[in-house]
Amino acid sequence: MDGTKQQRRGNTRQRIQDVALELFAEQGYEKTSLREIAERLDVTKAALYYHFKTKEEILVSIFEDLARPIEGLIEWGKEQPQSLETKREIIRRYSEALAGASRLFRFMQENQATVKELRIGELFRTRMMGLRDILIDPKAELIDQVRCVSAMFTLHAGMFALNDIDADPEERRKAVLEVATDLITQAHEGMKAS
Amino acid sequence: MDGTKQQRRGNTRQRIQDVALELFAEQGYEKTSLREIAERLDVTKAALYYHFKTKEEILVSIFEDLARPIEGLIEWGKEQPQSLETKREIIRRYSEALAGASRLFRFMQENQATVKELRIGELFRTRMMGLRDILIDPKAELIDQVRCVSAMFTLHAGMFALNDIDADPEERRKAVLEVATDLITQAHEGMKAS
Amino acid sequence: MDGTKQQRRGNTRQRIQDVALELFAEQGYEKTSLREIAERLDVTKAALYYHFKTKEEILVSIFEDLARPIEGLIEWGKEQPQSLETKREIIRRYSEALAGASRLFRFMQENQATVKELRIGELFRTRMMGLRDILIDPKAELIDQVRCVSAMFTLHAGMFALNDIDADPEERRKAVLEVATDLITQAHEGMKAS
Amino acid sequence: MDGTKQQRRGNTRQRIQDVALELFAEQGYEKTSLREIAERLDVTKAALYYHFKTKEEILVSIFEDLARPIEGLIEWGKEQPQSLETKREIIRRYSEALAGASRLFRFMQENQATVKELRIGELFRTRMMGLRDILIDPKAELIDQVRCVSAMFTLHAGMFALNDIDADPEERRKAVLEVATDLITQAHEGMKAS
DNA sequence: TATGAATGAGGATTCATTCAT
DNA sequence: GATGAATGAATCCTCATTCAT
Repeated sequence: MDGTKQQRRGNTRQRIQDVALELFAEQGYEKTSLREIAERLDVTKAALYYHFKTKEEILVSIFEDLARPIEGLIEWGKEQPQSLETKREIIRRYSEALAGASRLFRFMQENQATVKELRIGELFRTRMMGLRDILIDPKAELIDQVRCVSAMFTLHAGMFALNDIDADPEERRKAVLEVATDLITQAHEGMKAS
Repeated sequence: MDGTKQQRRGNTRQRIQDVALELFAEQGYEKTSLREIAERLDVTKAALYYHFKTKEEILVSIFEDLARPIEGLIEWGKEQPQSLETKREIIRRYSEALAGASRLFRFMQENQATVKELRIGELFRTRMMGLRDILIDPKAELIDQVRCVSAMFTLHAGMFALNDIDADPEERRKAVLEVATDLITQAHEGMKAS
Repeated sequence: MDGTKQQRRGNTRQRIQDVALELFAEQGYEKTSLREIAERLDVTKAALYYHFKTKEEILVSIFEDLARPIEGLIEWGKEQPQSLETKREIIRRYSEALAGASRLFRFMQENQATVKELRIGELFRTRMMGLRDILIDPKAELIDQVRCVSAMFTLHAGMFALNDIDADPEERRKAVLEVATDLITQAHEGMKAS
Repeated sequence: MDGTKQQRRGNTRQRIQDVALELFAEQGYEKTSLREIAERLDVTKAALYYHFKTKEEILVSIFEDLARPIEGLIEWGKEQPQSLETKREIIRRYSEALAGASRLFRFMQENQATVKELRIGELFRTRMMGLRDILIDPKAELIDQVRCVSAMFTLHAGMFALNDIDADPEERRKAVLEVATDLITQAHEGMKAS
């Protein structure tokens, strides 16, 4: 695309990740072959194996790089008091994190069946449960738990399932965030009451 | 498993659909091979091709059979007044419909990337938009639209993303339905106000 | 095409041959499946097996029915004096026979590789050699033998290789016949001279 | 057969073409499976796909390599005056070219039905029409056009249809060439006269 | 840092054929 | 005189992966 072979020396690993994520998000993991990735980069398949041990490892490395902010977010959240303020802040930041790695999360959402069997499935699941445990007490009322999960799903879905609603993406994100915040707030109130 | 060859004559088509859906939902569409389906049924792959023209057709036929109730629901909804009562009734029935074909909808949710490229992608999309148009005026405030979509996603997600929350499935469904109803109600009120 | 199931009762065998030859000639023997033939006739594949033991048998039966006139021609030729007059008459009649079963002969020409392995390969070969032995003495000069074979090939090729030359088919056949006759005549003169 | 794995490194592509052509010519294109080709070469089917994208591509590559001389011949012929001398020279050279790639042309002749549907069908057709347009004016008398086409067919057929005439192959070729030259000559005279 | 050449396993699909009804 | 259901063998082709260079 943008450079001669000389210019791109040294950043092949990165370029592989970029192209791979683009294709994974577009067509799914299984339907994207290493041949395709290699062709787009104008290298051979074998070159991919110089940089990554397996196809799955490409995906894992992408996940590890892009999901790091969320890990940080959870770490941070765990140390805060479980106040409503904290929770609101968490999902605010989570929403931003999602927006910052939207291709990855779109991929995760659309390829759940695949991801489940892969190593990142476990990684992701763990993170999600970490998040949930910050947002809601596991002993809270069932309905409040549902509200929390619903909030999280709303954030996820908000990134791509709403493409047909025409609105400025940033505005849309704000609206999504507001709905999620409402849900979290209700869940929080519910807990206190009980 | 349960029958001799004689006994199962005449319902092979049905049995293929059953086993296929089970495997599709369990492992994903791409990862499920026709060999696998055939083996489970103790027939040859060629037998599958006697009943269905392609692998995709198996899936389509399953979808057409199981998603019919939803089609009816939408049809019905379109003829009702757009009152809050109608909307509540719609999502109540929708929730039931989902529960009645949960394996299919779990499959749809977890294999979005795959489904997108397949014929059922379009079919499903159309139905969803039909539903949405009953629940919310396309000219409503952005946030109310988000609430509606959020409600729908909550219903979907409620079926399988909540497996780790231990609760009686039917109770869980009720809780999910309540949250969704709340969202719809808020959206409805929002519309009236504006 | 032309009839209800009732009307076509009793002539299915014939209809199979017709459709089969049409498809064989159009797409080749290997590329034509029994499914295709059955579909065009609106019967099942199994019905074909009621009338013919194998796919090859369909072809053989067609050949036997349509190539009969040529067999007669050869029989007749063998009993005539080997005069130029006889030879001319032979190829004149042969040209007519070809025109009368042009689809079959077009098929034979275009599917030589296939036909070679089939039973009709031998049948056809035998007939051709019978014809040749009438037209030329096996001990004649090499060049005269070539002329004879060339004449036969000209007749064959004339039926379909000349489709791009626009001319009335019957006129074309006449022209082809004339060229072939010339060749035979030359060959005959050559023989006498030696 | 003749070499260890080490020895044959680097010329696999070529060897595939050789074996493929041999089998295609012997048994026909459809009846020759890639498995068969691979087995003869003692490589896997996948190895074939490393060198050629499809089965058809193997054939196309063979054609392109072997039919090149004829292309040159046509090019040359187009620039010459349309004299009898030129025409004779053309078919003389054409006869040589055919002899030089006899397996390919035998294949083309015996697999016309197959070839028609393949890409090389068009390629071949174009070449043949190029040749014809050099040999005869499209507005010439019908019979003279037939003579030209007959000459070409005689050359083609002469390569394999005459196997049962026992004679030294080179002598046979000469005889065939002579007959074809006669036909061309007659056609040329005919044109001048009209 | 890469490539060229190859593999082994498996994919979906098609085919001619069979046979009980 | 035909069908419905099924089979076994084969097809082309694709994939992730390996390894010597």
